[in-house]
Amino acid sequence: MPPVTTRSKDEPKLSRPVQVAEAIKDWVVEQGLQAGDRLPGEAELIVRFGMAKGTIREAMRILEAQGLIKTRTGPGGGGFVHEVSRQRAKALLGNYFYFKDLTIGDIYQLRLTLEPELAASLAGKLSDDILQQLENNIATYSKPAGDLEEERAQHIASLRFHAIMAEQAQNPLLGFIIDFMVNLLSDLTVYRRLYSPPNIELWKQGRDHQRALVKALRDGDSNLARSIMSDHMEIAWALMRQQEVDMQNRFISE
Amino acid sequence: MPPVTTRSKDEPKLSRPVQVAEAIKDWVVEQGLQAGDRLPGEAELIVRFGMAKGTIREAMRILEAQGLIKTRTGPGGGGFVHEVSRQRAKALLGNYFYFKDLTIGDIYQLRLTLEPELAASLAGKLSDDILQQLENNIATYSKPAGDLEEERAQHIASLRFHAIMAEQAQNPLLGFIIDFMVNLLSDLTVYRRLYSPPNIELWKQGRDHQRALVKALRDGDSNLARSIMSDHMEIAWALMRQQEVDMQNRFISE
DNA sequence: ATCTATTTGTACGTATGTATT
DNA sequence: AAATACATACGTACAAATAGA
Repeated sequence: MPPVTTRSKDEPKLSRPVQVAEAIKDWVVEQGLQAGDRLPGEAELIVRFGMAKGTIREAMRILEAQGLIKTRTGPGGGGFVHEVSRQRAKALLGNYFYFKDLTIGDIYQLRLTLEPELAASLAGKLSDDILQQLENNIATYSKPAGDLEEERAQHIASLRFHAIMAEQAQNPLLGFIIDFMVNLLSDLTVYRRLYSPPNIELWKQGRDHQRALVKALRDGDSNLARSIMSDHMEIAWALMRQQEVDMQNRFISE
Repeated sequence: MPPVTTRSKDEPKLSRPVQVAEAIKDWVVEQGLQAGDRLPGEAELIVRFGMAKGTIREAMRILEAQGLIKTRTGPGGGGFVHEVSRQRAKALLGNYFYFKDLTIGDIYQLRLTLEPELAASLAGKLSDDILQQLENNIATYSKPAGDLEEERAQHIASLRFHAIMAEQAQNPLLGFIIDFMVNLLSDLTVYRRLYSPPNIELWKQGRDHQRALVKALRDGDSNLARSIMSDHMEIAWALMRQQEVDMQNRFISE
């Protein structure tokens, strides 16, 4: 449970609700409240801070938007400390990169080193259930797709393979980042329609990599897992680059 | 400018303000509004959505908490689309990891591969100004510290070296993650008081690495930069591990 | 420098919705 | 089924900030 450097420096002046939200956050940390613990109700907060109902409510919304609390109505209801969900964290971080125009290359620069690292660290550590999930996932794209819609679905599914692995990471940081990159790629490739494998041989090679990878993971062969994933990433990147070129040619020819 | 998959699935029922916030977000994307553009005032939103003032305000606060808008009072004031700042993104992501208890090892597993990658990609790309900043930074810890407080300051400064580099990354994703990890380490090491170099030789070696690194960056020697940074990370990690052990011994002996 | 218009910010009272007992 | 406890939503009134005349 490391502390957080959330509070920044001397930005102009914070609005009341923001101040209250920060105060509540501090209070929670100070009290050592854990996820699930209830915090004071509106009425009490109103007197504690001497603020109007609306102000308190806005403060609660801020904390809620950050994923730090949930609120429930009814008796015994109120605000509850909540562990920020991975989904929420990914969405919030996605907002940051929305303005950044990332390229596929940027993402693969990281995937190229991080995914093999993850694969190596998971060798021999996955339950049969998870290994089965990975195999079931591969099964959904064992045959080349018939139409565009199916290609899109298969592309998303093949990315999902990596998300499943990411969720199993012992290292939360590594797991989160890979998971997040999978999301970025899903968005980017669907948005830019980069999901038609332009080279069926490469596509097959990628699928076979995943099969071999599951075997290496099951066998606990860490080095093999790393090396397969490394090859797999090279293939995946090569596929993406070809697709980008393809799309560009399509634009030019029209 | 990639799209965002912020909207999740069918979570129970969203409160009105959240719905309104989402609607406004969609509207902004739909209208193609850019950072700095003004969005409709409270009054107009009230009629547009047929909601009460308070509800609209809570929606605005949600967007503000996510770093997507800023609001100003006065004539011509209102809500303005705002590029999510890196600072804000780091804070929001920090909230996620607050509940995760990361280890120093988790962070170094990533630094070990990502920092060399960054170093290599920056070789020959930095302005004289930035190179100077890096050297000035090193100068602040050119001599071993006298007291604990100075050790703490030096430790933070030597981390700042990496933040400066991260800010220069061409790859926004790589830059952000390294920057974020530097923050995590600052928090963790200060919180756990892991800033006293237990081994003066290793400490000196680390400092010399940084000096050599700046030279390699200036000379545009990408491979050398990568390899120096790689060594530097190994040293840094070794230092941290020794300090963790030190702290543990201190606990045991007391 | 002062006033004025505009727009957000704060306060409060009341009514409605919702879940627990 | 009814009473209770709590959040949710609404509407109005007024305060504060800021740009422009």
